[in-house]
Amino acid sequence: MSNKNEQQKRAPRETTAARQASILAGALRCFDELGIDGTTISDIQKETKCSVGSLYHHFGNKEGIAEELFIEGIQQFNTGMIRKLKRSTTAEERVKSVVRFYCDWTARNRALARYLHSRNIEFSEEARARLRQIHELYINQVFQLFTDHVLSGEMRALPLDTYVPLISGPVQEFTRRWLSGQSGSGSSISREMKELFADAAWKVVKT
Amino acid sequence: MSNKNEQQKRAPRETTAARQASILAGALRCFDELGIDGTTISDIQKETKCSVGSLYHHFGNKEGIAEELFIEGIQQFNTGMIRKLKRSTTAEERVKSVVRFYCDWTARNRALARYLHSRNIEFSEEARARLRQIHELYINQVFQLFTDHVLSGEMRALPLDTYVPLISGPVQEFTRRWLSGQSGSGSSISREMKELFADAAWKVVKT
DNA sequence: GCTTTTACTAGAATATTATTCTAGTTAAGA
DNA sequence: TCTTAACTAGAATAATATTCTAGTAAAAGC
Repeated sequence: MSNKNEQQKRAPRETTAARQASILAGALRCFDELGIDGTTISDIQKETKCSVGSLYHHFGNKEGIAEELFIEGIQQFNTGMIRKLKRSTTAEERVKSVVRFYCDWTARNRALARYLHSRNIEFSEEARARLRQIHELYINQVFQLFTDHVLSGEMRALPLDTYVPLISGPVQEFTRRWLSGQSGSGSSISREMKELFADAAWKVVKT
Repeated sequence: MSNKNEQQKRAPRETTAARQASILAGALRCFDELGIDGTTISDIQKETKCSVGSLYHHFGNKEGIAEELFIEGIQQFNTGMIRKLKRSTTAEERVKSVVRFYCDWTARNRALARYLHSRNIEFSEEARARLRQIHELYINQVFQLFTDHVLSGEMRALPLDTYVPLISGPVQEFTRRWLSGQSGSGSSISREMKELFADAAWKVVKT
């Protein structure tokens, strides 16, 4: 096995992670203000004080920026959700926590939430593979928290691919509409609304 | 009031509506195969045997094509839904009809459904105004069918902006995932699934 | 500490794509 | 029948994304 073309890998510099994060933050500001299709590489450059060369060095192309931002957002959401769910113990509290966290996170991260809502598919095969893996991992963690409640009979046993739509579907659609009505950072979602959707979710999956 | 710059308006030719429809159909095929961001004007030209001049004459720009396709799709969906809902009479049947129609329409119009799911905001102010008006009209028609059931106590009285998320949110999220798993035109959504979501919707809004 | 190498920055050059412009054809409507 | 606006066509241009070349600077090995 000839080992030509060998090129030592080297760790990225200390400052790199922070720089990439700041580029993603700038890109998000652009997406939020100018729309995703509306923002150009040049817009992102101005917003982040970054050269084209650097942008392409870090992310490959424009789509790479969008993908990375999406993945980071999903991971931030997932991590928060898992942490939140682990704090409650009963089936009812856990189901309701899903809904409440969804509302709170959305209100606290509007631009990012808007971005996650607006983009879907359309990513490169590589990015979709990463997303699939992240999603699988997340779903496993969440389901692990709920299986006991299903086995004990507190929650209905349903096809696995229906729990997420049944529990999160309504809040998701509600927040989507809420976000597109809002532009700035006005009020948050009222307690009554949160509880309405939390109750509805529980009503559907409880036995 | 000086009336310069006057230019007689004239009705479009008979063939125009059909031509525009065929362009939209071709654009949809492109969007479905190449992705929305992935399709170029040149792709649409090849698919529709249309010159750039004609494309821009009919739709103004690329975004105009996307907007028109979106609006046509929404209207087709809304018309079908209203027609379907008028065929049932009881509160339960009507609520369940919403869910069933959602599934059936999605399975029958996959490419269009995928497109409607993937795009959101990002449209011109003019297109958003048109969409708002269409949506308002639709919501009024739907609510007119349901108010009696609320007044008679068969259905819960809830904030107006929660009915759509509560009833359609779950199927919507389910079909969105279903569509992104599917690419061609395989099987349809099983009767059991449809009924599961129909029952869930009814359970949430019934008194 | 010195050297080498690779991560990183920068922006000019190029390629790709969207849009506009100019010149016709064709059919509505007077 | 004539005029004119709707429509078609594609070349010319503008906007934008991406690549290329030339550096600078900090890891990692000596």
